[in-house]
Amino acid sequence: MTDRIITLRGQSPTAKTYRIDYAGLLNPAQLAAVTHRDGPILVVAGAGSGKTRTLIYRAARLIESGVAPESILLLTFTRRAAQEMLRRVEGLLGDGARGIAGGTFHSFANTVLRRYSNAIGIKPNFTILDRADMEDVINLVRTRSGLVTRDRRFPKKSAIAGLISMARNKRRTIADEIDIDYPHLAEHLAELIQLAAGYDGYKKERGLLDYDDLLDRLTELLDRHEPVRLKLGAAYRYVMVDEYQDTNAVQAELVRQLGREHGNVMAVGDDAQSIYSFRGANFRNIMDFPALFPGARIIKLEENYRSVQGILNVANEVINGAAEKYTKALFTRREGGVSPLLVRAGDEHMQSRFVAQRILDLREEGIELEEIAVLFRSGFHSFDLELELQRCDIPFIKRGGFKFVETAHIKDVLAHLRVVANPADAVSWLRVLMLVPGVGHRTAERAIDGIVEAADPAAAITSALAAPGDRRAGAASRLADLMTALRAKGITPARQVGLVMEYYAPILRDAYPDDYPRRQRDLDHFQTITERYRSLESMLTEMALEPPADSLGGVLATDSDEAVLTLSTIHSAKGLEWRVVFLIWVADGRFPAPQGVEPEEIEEERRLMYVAATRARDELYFVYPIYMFDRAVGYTMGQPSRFLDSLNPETLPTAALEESDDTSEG
DNA sequence: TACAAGTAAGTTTTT
DNA sequence: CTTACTTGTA
Repeated sequence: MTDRIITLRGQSPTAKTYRIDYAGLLNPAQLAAVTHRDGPILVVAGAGSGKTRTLIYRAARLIESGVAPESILLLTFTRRAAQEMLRRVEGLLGDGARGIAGGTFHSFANTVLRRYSNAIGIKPNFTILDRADMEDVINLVRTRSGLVTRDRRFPKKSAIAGLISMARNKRRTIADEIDIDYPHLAEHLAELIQLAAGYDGYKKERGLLDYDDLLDRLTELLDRHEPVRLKLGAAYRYVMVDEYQDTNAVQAELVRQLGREHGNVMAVGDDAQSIYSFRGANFRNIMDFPALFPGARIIKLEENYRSVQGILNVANEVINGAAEKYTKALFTRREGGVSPLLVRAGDEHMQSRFVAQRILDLREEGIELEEIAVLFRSGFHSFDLELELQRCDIPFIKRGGFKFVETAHIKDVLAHLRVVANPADAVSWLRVLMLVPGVGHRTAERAIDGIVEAADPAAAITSALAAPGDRRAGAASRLADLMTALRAKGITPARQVGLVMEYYAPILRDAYPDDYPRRQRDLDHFQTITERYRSLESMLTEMALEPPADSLGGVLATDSDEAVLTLSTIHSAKGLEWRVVFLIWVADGRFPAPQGVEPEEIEEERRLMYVAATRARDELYFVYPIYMFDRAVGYTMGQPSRFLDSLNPETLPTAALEESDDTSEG
């Protein structure tokens, strides 16, 4: 009799065994990326090539190798992507995966900055400005400094905000940025420089940080305070960055700083899917990764597991029409399926009817609404379709485009809460005060300084606006009472929202006599959402960094388990996939969007169409209307998008719609 | 002087 | 639909 052999695990690296059969579950390229342990690595991953899968298995592999989950940092572009990833790692490893740090660049920056705020002289209770807030501040600074109000040609606040933000994302001075990207604003150079400086000063003074500040100040913190950098480097031994092609110069620098001590940085991305240059991203960044981390290993994932060959052919032919050649060629082993189709509709409404009808048929065929998406270039492209879907009782959720937290009524409510969290937030005070009947910007601006300085804002409001005999006394004292109530100890954020809504309801009715019920419904849903927050600060931060963006029938959506169709801008659909995808408004003048004229902008639109096509697994429909309405020129004849010009007719067959003679059919 | 109401023009994509 | 400027009113 021979003895049984019992293996002792975990003593030597060679004897290491893993619960997960990595070699059996991954292809050789994925396996190479997943088992890569130390040192920089760049994974160039084509659409549908298992990019997310690779990230998840790498995280699992690290943890199984003894790396503590807390020392893994996963940076993604959306919180949704981060959560999805953490969920899937937990699916693999169970509780062993708990504790992985992750989030967007901005939310990570927020967390670190609040902890180390004193090191770079910012207040820990800083307020985050979203784009609309930024524009409000710019306007305020502009009027205060007496800068150009008469000149009609002076750029609007949104253009100024775009300029300032772009300069910072590309790490340029205002002068350089105007020179390179905004030459038409050159005549206002001096004022714009002054305005940008005023804007910066104002934020510093008031404890305000905009999106760009979050990244910039974190970079500054890491740059100037070596102990902090070393601490973070030690805390996060393994850094993984998703969608690296959409990073800009600031984010690339941040990644470099975070990985400086250990070099354990994995960047994953696809240069052909770079669609955020308007935010300062440059798809060439991904090719510069080896320059950032010399000696970086490069792995390409080129096998597509998502789409059938017919869909991949469309995607490949679209991207092959690009002036710039990208780094990979996708292939798949998924043969068969239905051929993609280019559908020509008479007008926009026929386009909508076709999509709705086909979706109903798909449901008959057993395809759930959850497995279907309708994608489009711009948020407003789906308006007509939304009406048609409602008519057909097809439930849907819309992502992207319009944002609820940027609507006036939600911003109004939030402003009342923001002044509680940060009494120095003068822009929010301005908004709050101007809502008081009888108070305009003049009165508000005069009252602000006193209120900001005051230990008790309620008393300051009373003394500024509610003098005896003042016609605004009643309204002002209601505001003062509200402020006192909001500052009560132990009050929950949801209760605070409730108090503000009580105060705000009559103002809402007054300001929007035509559609206040709809806005009121929004606010009710908004209050439901706020139930889950424990602190006002965390709520306000999340509203700025990850605002609720989904809408149901034009109203803010709350979490629901109902199976629904997805409508989405292509930008918001990134990284996601569906069995069936419709792409509507595939017409020149809509896609590419008419605003882009530079060759580089057109190239990005082409990549955008590539992203759209590669979202589909089994069926793909491109739809466009012949009769298009344009406000500028009236009705015009629609042409298919120019990106389809070079396509082989066999790759994308066409179909036309006709009305049924039989009135009993659609 | 300051507020409110009314008019005319421009409207991509997101943290 | 929102922004920015113009006109009307207290």
